[in-house]
Amino acid sequence: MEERLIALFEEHELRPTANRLMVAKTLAGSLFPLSLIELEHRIQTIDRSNIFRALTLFKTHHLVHVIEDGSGGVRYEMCRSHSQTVDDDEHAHFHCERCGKTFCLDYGSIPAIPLPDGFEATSVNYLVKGICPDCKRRS
Amino acid sequence: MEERLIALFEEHELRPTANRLMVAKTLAGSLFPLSLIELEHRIQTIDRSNIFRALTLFKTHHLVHVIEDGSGGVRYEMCRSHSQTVDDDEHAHFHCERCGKTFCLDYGSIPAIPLPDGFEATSVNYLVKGICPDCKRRS
DNA sequence: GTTTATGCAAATTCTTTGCAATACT
DNA sequence: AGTATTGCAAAGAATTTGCATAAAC
Repeated sequence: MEERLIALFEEHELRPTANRLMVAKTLAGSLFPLSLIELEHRIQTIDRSNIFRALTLFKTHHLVHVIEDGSGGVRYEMCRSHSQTVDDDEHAHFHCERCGKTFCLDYGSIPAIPLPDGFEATSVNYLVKGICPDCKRRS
Repeated sequence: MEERLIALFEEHELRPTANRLMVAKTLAGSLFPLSLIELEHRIQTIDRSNIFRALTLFKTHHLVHVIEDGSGGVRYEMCRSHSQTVDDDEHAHFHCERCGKTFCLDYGSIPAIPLPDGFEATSVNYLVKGICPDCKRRS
């Protein structure tokens, strides 16, 4: 994992500092996108502002992309493609309105919709909100 | 407009107070979804907390729905259908990363994607991020 | 030695709640 | 009278910045 990340950093022209690698590793190791605060909890050794700055950097270098969790917050997720200019690998997400968890819906890519003339897309968010199986069972 | 809104309120079992009507009218009159702060600017006479409470109420009564603007904030938009249980009229939006404007993409409804077993959807957000025609021209 | 990254603290931004006063039924 | 609504003020939550120190090149 470590070497792969370092290669990824070089590919995107970022310095692979220990902190950045830690943030990237945590993000890459998660099954669902994480918020800044969740990252802070998982990485007790790095300051919030620094995680934030790493994420901002990753974002501009298209190493991570941002998804909305449906409640005004943002979550971060490693990009799967290696593009340096756009986030072209996005998939849909499901946000449970009861427990707040966010799931990846990995079943193919997001269906495209036609854009009016002049609009230029760099990324797409597709978020379904509702109730997840666990919460439904419990209710 | 006023009468139509009052009828809408009755349909959704909300009391048509002056403030609520004002909030609804402002939302209905906008060409794009508004954030709480934008609403506050447009309605100088009503307190922020009150606009917020009206929106919260509207949300639970499916009179408005929430969309993400791609930067961690939320925007509110009048529902077009008259359902009292779900937001079934959603359309896609475009958020310009340069000027921050959010546009409605009115060209048909959002393509559905299949959900895994057990997931139950109540609403869908489809947000395209990128550069709008105005900003592209200027650059 | 100059540039880049980091940690801490604090500022900012935006959302949400408590509570007393007011309006409605 | 009793319930629902409102405005003000303040609490909360989360993001973002300033700045001094430390590390990397």
